[in-house]
Amino acid sequence: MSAASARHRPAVTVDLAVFTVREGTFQILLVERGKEPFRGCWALPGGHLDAGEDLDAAAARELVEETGVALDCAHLEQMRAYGAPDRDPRGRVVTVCYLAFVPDAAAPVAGDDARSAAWMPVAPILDGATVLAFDHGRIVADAVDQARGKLESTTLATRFCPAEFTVSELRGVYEAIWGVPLDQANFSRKVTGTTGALAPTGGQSSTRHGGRPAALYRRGPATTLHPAILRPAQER
Amino acid sequence: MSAASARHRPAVTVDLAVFTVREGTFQILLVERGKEPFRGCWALPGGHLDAGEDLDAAAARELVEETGVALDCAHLEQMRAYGAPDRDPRGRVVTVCYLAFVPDAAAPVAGDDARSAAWMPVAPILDGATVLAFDHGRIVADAVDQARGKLESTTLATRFCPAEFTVSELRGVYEAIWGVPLDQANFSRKVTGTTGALAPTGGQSSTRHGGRPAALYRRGPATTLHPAILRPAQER
DNA sequence: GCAAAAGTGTTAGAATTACACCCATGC
DNA sequence: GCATGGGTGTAATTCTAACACTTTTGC
Repeated sequence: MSAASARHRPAVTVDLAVFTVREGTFQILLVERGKEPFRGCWALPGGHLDAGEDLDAAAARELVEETGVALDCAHLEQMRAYGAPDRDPRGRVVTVCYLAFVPDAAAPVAGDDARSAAWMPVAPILDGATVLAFDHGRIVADAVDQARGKLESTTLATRFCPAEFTVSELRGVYEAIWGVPLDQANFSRKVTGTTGALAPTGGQSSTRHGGRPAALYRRGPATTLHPAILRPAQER
Repeated sequence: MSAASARHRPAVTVDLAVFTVREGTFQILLVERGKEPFRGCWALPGGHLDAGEDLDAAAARELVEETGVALDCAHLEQMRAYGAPDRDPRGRVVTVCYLAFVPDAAAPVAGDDARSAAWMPVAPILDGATVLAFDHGRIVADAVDQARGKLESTTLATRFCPAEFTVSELRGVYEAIWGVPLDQANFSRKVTGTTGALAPTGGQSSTRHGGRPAALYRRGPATTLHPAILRPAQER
């Protein structure tokens, strides 16, 4: 690890895969590129590392800039770095990609350089119907994979819910992200039975078109889920 | 994601956390630094990214240089990037850290810049008895954590074994890495019962000081373990 | 009342755990 | 023979999955 020799210096950027669940579908925040290359294409939000700024800090800054969500409502973690030499036609760029989970409330804001931003369902990106700029299609596929896996063993699905939510809303998050139906009764028992996962508020949900009102919960202190919720059958 | 503007260019390095199991203990490959800063301290092997080289390729190159193992015997995967602004006193360095699992056979080779290399048990690093250069102590802790978790749901433990091995040898790998004893009978049934995990060679192990000879196996095609082998009790 | 959604009961099957016991070898 | 380690048997317990049933609401 010899260090600051200037012989080869890629640019370093931080990109964000910001996910939410809206209208029952798993969606990701994308920005429309305002300049070449890939002008007019959709891409992941991101930007350069500032001098003296930690990677995590840069990701947090970008997240707030792009979504306006408060950091304590969201989950942010590093996923992995991408550094293929030809991934950016302008030159060598190594990007460190972060995964963010935010509640539906987050409104995307147009970037400072006049790009537009929008929530887009992940499905057409995964199946190739929507093509993203750079290697971002591949990055999104990796990020979706990682996000799906995280739901099994962590309580991070609650990050997609508002401050108070019902067990059914939480189950809806799992179903949207995994794309499979889950048994309501078993799901409910599992999440309410895991100590520290959910904290009952005592309140009841207002029922819309009939049906028994559901109990309301907040996120609990636990971050891991024991035992895990395994998604049925299909491979990783 | 505006790219090749030269405004702030950290150096990018690739570091390796190369693990093996030797003499019943979980060990990591370290190099002794030959120059300042941290001269004489132990550090992770690694180096700069070459021009036009992918991150994965750089990691693979370093692995072969440092251990001499053939790539197809080893497992190599990216772990995460570290980029705290003060992590290297010489200037801004972002490092992408890789995890490698190699069989005991791998002999560390002294680096080209006259550093010595050695296998060291991870325990004294985790408990703080051995202090590493830079933030490498923290990186090793993260890498050990990740490695321990990987054993639960993947067949990667076989990467620490020679080409042919017994179930007991494989169990020894788990016990060394997790630091807990496992039930021999149940472990054996689980790994031999998972289709595709192990392929019997038909051969038998030579028995050293008595005892029934054990069947020999090779790595099978499967990479994931279903159901997983959960380590007992203690938290992640 | 009736539909809809929440929550509880129940049961068969699978997995996990902790052992007891037999087998094959070196000495 | 006897110690040593490999492999199989088995029973208690827990987890999972599927589905029936009861409760509480809006209309």
